[in-house]
Amino acid sequence: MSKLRKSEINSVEIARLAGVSRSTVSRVVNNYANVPPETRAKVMKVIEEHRYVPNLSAQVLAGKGTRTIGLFVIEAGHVSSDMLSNMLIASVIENASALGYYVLTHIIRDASDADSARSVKDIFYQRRIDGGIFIGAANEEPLIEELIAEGFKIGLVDQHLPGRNEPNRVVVNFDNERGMLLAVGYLAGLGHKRIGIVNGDMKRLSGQDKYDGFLAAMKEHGLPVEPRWVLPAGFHEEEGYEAMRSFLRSGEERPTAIVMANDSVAFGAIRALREQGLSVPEDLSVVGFDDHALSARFQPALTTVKVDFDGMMRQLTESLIVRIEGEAAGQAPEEPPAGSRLIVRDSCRPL
Amino acid sequence: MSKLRKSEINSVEIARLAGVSRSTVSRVVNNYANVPPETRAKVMKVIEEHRYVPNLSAQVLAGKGTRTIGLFVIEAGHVSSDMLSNMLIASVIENASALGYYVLTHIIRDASDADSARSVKDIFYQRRIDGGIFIGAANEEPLIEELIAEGFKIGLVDQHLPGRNEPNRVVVNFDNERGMLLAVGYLAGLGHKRIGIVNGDMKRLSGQDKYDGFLAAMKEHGLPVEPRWVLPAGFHEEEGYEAMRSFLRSGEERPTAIVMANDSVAFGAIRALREQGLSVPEDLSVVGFDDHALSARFQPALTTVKVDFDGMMRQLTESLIVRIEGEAAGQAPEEPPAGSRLIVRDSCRPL
DNA sequence: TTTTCCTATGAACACGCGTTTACAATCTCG
DNA sequence: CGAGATTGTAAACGCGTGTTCATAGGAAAA
Repeated sequence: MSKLRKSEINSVEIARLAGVSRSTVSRVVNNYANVPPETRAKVMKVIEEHRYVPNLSAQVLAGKGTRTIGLFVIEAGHVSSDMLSNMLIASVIENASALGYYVLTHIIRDASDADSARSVKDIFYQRRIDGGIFIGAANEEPLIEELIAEGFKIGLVDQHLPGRNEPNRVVVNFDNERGMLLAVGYLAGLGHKRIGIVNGDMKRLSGQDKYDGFLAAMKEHGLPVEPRWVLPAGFHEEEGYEAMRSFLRSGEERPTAIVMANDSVAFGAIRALREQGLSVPEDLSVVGFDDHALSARFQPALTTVKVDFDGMMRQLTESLIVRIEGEAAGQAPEEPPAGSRLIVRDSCRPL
Repeated sequence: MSKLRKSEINSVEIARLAGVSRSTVSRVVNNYANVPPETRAKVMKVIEEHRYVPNLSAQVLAGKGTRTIGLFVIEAGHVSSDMLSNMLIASVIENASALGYYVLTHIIRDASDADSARSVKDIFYQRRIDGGIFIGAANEEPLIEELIAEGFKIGLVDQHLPGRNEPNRVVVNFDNERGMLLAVGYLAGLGHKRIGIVNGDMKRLSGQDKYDGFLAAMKEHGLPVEPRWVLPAGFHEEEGYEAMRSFLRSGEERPTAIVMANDSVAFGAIRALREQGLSVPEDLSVVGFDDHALSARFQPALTTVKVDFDGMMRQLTESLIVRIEGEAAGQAPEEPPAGSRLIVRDSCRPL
């Protein structure tokens, strides 16, 4: 049935054609030292001629790794509309590819759902992937903790660093504090003193970090933090809209500038402002976060903190693969990616 | 080294614990008929208890498929910034997952590059994937033709249907003609008679199809096609910008409305218009194509033809998997996805 | 020359599962 | 009650590769 594929050349065949044993072919393929140059050349010639590639399944069965990492994208609702995670996916795939690894991507709606958890574990056990990267996972997600405990190498973003030394966990985070410092510093430089923040999801590390960064930055610039200008929201556009809307309805005095948990939230918040007849930056200066693909074309073009997502995912992917290959587990102190810089556009005005 | 993984339970162990032979375990796992209910129950109990999952590599080696499809994204330049292909990727992954298949994604810069071609072939031969889907491939790409000739099942988008009957090739296209009919029909309904088009890449089927659809639609509405209003461009924003810019510089008389090869091109063209002090829709009505993620938030919000990309990729993925599983190869006449509909926003005005 | 040691290579086994074949137990019908 | 048909189970083989182990041969050392 499926046997009508091409001649299916294997190492036995190569050995026969080269007039050596299969062991020797294996030694050549895997670059062993103790095979004399002429023998190696002879075997290589046959291999090239017949375009022989070892069967991965057989290699895995014989104890080699799969050279495959799983990429698990947890998307609550939002049917793959999230542009950011799409960017992260592409980044992981490209960086892994550069290191000779392939990526098996899996999209999950809810990591705590039993079926989803089962399907993730099946990928680890059934397909024997060498490691996994999770995007959008909650902190201390039980599924992930289990996997780590069971000996799998896991890469995580937006997570607290574990206190204990865990060779199976690789964590990389954005430098959110520094980003916030850039945003607040810029506004302060424009003369703003009354600065608010629309917060992200505080259950996520990035939400917490940004808020902490905001507080630190305000302190550094000697500005007071007004609790009424700290608006709880989340990371989605609708949450930004709702947060701003209810703030405006409260009749509370407005700040002159506001920093946002991310650009999506900024879009929502600006929409709410517009509905109340307010305009950006005339009535309120706004700084976003992430440099979303839309931000440059948004009206007004959004001034925002550009985060080096690609660099971060590269570091995560590379660190994970280093761990997988077991070279010097735990060295290289995981230097934080520098990355963040401010992109000035049209959503702020000097005071 | 890597042997410090969990107990590594296999079918031998299950057989021992259940007090049956390994063959019986296999028969239970694969749902064979000739195993009595009590034996099945007994074995299943042990399987559940020990969370046994068959090792895929061993299954593959024993002749089963990998239940994996390769997804090859060809991105000329544009470092994964293409939101459309990101959407398509997610769609393939989700639909394949629903059918029990996993997706190995690979990003290529240039399919005709020897190294890239080699890496693609390696994925097919080394990893024994059951089939592949190519996004962004040129028509009659040699690499793809080779793969099909070598017996692999390939799914394609935006390609001419082959005249001959090819069981290994699955092609799904958008109904671009119908989309153009919607766009032109809408403009005609608004009273426009002087309608132009900014063309896409005519080397791609979708470029050709859209132009053909435009011609047919104009004819259907009894409107003349002015060659000077047929602007050659491509599918990228910059090409739209350049096309519109050079048209405006030519001093040629303007149409009152123009349809675009896609939304990205529309963004570019509108930017060129704005630079010349022209505004949309006051000076020119514009209809886009694709309903790009940006279009709703663009200024002006873009009236566009929304294509059912997700439905299309679902059909492609499902058809490919049906082919892989060999059920009735070549039946089901590949009905074109209905999909296309017009999203009316603010970029057109009645004449 | 003899002994020792290394090098090159092939034979054999392990990996985990599907499948085929063979055999035993039960059942069916004459 | 016995011969054939059916069913449940076990043993054995093959899939393609990595790896260990044994050995033949030759070179270096004595």
